[in-house]
Amino acid sequence: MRMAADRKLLLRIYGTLRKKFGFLDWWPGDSRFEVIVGAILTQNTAWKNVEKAILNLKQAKELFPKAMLRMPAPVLAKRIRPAGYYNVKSRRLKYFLGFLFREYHGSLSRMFAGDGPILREKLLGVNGIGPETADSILLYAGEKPFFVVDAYTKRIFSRHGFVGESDDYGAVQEFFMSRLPRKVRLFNDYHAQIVNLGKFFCKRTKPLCESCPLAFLFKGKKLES
DNA sequence: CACCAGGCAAGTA
DNA sequence: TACTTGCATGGT
Repeated sequence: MRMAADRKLLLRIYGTLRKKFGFLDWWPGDSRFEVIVGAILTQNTAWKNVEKAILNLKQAKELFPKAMLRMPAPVLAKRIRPAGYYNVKSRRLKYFLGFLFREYHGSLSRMFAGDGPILREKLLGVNGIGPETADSILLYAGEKPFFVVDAYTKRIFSRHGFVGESDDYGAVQEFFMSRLPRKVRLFNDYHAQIVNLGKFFCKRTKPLCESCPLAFLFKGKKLES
């Protein structure tokens, strides 16, 4: 069975990254709400810019569901300007807040109280929340075991031959979730390690990196499938 | 100057 | 269903 071997290899990869970079302790944030706001703001955007946007909201004492619900969208857009796509993201935050108050009276505790898979479907129904944002919210704000797949995950693991180039989000997520123990702690840090690895060693335009910590995967094996 | 960053929705064929 | 395009700031 391929499954068991893959499982061991995936854990070995994680161990390698963990040893090299240490436990990364994602997601930075003082509250679950802050994590959710960050998840939406970081869509196709450098985290550094998201931090500035969140700081603006904090300094204005507006980083709370009620405050952001009643804030006019253009004002919210002005606050989050450094995060880019500010008009789109302002609307997306508003859509989420509308959902939160409509379904859960504005309470994140109620939102996260129920079943994970059901909540995931509901989140995907909110305009502006796609699979990666939904899983980030579930995992990093709700501590529910959903593996987060991002552009680095696809790039790195397809280049190393684990998944197909054209596999969609669900296929890649299934690859990890069907092979790894479903532990929040593990999923949390595994995704963080992948993003960290990508930032240093796996840029889009460069094919494969010599100094990649995962180079051991090709020892005694051929490149190309 | 070009390219990239912790995506997603809407439009087109 | 499978591409394409708009969204936008800030760092390298």
